[in-house]
Amino acid sequence: MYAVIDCDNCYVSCERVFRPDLNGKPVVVLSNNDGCVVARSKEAKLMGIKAGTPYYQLKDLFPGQEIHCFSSNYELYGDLTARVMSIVRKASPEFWRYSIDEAFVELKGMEHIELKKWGEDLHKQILKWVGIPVSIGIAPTKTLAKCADRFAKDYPGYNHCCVIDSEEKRVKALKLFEIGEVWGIGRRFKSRLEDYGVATAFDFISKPQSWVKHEFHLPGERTWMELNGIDCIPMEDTTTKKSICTSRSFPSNIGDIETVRTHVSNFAARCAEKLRRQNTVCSLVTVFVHTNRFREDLPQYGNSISVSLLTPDNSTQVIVSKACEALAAIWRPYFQYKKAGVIVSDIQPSNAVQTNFLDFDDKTHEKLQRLDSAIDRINRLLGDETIVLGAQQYPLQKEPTDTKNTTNPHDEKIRGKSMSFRDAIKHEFRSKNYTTRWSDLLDTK
DNA sequence: TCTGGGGTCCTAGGACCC
DNA sequence: TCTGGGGTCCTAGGACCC
Repeated sequence: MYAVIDCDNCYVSCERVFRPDLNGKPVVVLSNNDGCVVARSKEAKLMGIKAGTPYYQLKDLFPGQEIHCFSSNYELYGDLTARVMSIVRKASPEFWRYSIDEAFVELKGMEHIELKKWGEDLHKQILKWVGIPVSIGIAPTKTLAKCADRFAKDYPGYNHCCVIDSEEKRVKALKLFEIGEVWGIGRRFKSRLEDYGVATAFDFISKPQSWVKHEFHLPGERTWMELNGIDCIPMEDTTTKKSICTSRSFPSNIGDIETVRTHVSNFAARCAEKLRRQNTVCSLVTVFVHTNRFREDLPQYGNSISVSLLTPDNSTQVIVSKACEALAAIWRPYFQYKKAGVIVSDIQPSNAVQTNFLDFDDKTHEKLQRLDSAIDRINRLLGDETIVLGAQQYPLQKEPTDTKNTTNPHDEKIRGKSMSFRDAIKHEFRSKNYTTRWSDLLDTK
């Protein structure tokens, strides 16, 4: 048997840990730049707020209604969910973290335990220790466990934990389950299945396996088997990523290459850090840019390019300079750019690097490694971006109070403050990082 | 004015080999 | 008229997930 454990309305629940006054009220969390709704409380869902609604439309769509909005605060969500996961990991022998808010566990050697009670106790413990409500679904396959999890969420009668452990329960559950809600059935598959008259998960499992294989290939067939109780999705170790991407939309359009290059340098630096954190190197660096697709009145352009490294690397300096080269190659002037990103791929463990003798300089390489690890240590200790490359620095911003009596422009520059990458995107309603930043913890409010 | 970010897997088709 | 057969590897694009 497997259990899936996932946090209810994860980001909203994290915000409510420090704002208990918002329990029972409509709360949403916004994407980067306060762009659109990415998480909704139960009350917000009941009001009819759809996921993905642009923030600026909320006032018009729900006039006069009180909606509590938060900018996304991934530092907070990362920390709180890590606490949830560490409890789940200890509660069961085999653990697979599937996403920020979700984990599978294999209930091996727990046949003698009453699983329903195990789940209910786990929910209680997590709520008490961390303050985040979770739902738990238990079944013989992961796809069925996801179905059970949905029932646990939707019907309070299950007391946060639903178990499918008999043929009768399986059939009953699948007859009630819309096909589009099944894990592994997305928009496209759903609409094609509906064309064939398949409306529920039960309709789907009633179709012949060969037909499913023919129409929906391997992924569809796997889902069909899982719903039929045949376990075929492995517990995977997803701790080492095969590709790493850092990308952002900009708060406004950008027309000059210098500003985009500063952003791209920050994306690249973030990718290099993530590579080092998982002890890997990459040998392909991809950069993409595009204009604002919603502005049909403006000329559109988008492109991407990949640059290979002769010797796989994770040095910030190397990745940043490659990314800047790539950007220069796809940059076209006179466009208004809205988004860019860096992807590193062809990832392998850093201890297995094949060096290229044409390219490789032992001494420089070792120096860069030592520099990076020193910077990583400092940034981990004193906060992200305590030390960055010059290429990552945004133009200095004058501090109004400092400039009053200044006559020397050079002085102004020294006193000016450079914006950080963290602040380069809009986040008007961001909560504090009480669990990860001393300065926020000491905030008296 | 304002519209997110980060992943995985699978398949078809092209390039190349003998 | 009529243009082989079989294999591997790589990549882009499409589907899915959160």
